[in-house]
Amino acid sequence: MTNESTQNTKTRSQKRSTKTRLQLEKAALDVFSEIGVDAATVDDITTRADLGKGTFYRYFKDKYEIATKLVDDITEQLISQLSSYDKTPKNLCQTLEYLLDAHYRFYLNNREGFILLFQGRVMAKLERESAAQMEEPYQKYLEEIAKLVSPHTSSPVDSVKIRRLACAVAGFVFGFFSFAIIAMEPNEIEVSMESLRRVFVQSLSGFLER
Amino acid sequence: MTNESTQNTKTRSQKRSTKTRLQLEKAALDVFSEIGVDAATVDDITTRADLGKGTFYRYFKDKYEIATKLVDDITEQLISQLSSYDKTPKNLCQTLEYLLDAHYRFYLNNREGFILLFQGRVMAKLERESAAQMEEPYQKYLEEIAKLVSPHTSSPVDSVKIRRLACAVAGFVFGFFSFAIIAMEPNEIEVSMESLRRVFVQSLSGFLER
DNA sequence: GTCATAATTGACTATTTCGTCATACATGAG
DNA sequence: CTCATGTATGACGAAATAGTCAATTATGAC
Repeated sequence: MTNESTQNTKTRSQKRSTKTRLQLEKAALDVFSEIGVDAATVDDITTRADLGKGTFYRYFKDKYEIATKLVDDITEQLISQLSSYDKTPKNLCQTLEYLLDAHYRFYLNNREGFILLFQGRVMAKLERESAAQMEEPYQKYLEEIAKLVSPHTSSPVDSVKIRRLACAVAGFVFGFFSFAIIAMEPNEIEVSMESLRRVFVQSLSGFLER
Repeated sequence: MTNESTQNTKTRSQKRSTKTRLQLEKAALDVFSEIGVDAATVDDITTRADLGKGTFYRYFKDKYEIATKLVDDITEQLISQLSSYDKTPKNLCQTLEYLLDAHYRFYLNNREGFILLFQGRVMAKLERESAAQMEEPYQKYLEEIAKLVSPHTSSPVDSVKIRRLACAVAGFVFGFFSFAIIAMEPNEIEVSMESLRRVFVQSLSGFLER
């Protein structure tokens, strides 16, 4: 009889299995963020994870399946970073500042994830595809930004402006960091982000309330 | 005797050769911008160019050589777009506005190139590598931005601030467009860029003169 | 301990992509 | 036209990568 009363006591097999899966995901994240999803091979991943190749295929169909899983998870993390904050912001500026700050913290805590998201977004069928076909997690990410900001605009929500804001914020943050990690020292990034954030927030706020 | 007096009259062979090379470069740019450099195969390129596979290797060592050539050329174009403008800007705001405008025009005229640059930059050995090892064309690009702006700051040039500005501009522009081409219709991009540019310029100007 | 079941392995085959080269075609000078 | 030289081709063997599976090891119920 499989355990029913023993609430969350996992068998050793289950634990082993979970551990292996996590090992693979961690290794894949490292490899993907270092050389990119397309350049990475399954061998790269299993070698990094110190596991046999067959094990990989026990858990994932191919490298794109694990990449998708990672992107979904990481986006989820970013979104929850956005929605979980203690004090309710009082006004638009505070909201925007929080928004950028949340990205910054996410970047600090999860650099590999950040890079993977960034890669993935660019890779997503660019061009011609309509926004509707856009990959789901990014869609949700944009929606989350909209949700955060909309309560603080004075006039009734202007959906077009909100979309533009989301683009500007996401673009600025991703763009800034992607350049910053190439051109700046880690400590310099923090200071630069600090001062630019304030400036950027003010202009965005002006843009929304105009 | 090869032609000496006949200034730029190329032989038919030379013309054919040049045409082939251009065909390959055009095809490679299309393929790279669509599926990325890493995912692209030499067959993808030659098929797109409607040429035999052997022909590719007659002109390029491998796909990375042609990719590098393309990135260099396109960066050159972007830089010349930045430095070639008729009227000298009167002040910092005008300079910044011009800067963003130049990017916008470049993006409009050369979308595939824009995407390739963007991809390439991200792909460049991120992490740990020092800025000195950063790929040359991007280095030059950042320098060009600095050169444009520095004459218009009131106080003697603050090199750190200039670097931050360059990061912010490049980040904003690349980030904005990369998001915009996913989430917006082409005509919407223009309007959004228009209104955001003014706002962004003002805040950057404030950042520099503070 | 025994045994059935689950997890792992890496050698193996299949598939994809690379890069070459003998052959064919185009050019242009004589 | 003829021939030497430059250009283009795609079939082919080499190399890299994908994906499978029989054998091996770990787990856990008894």
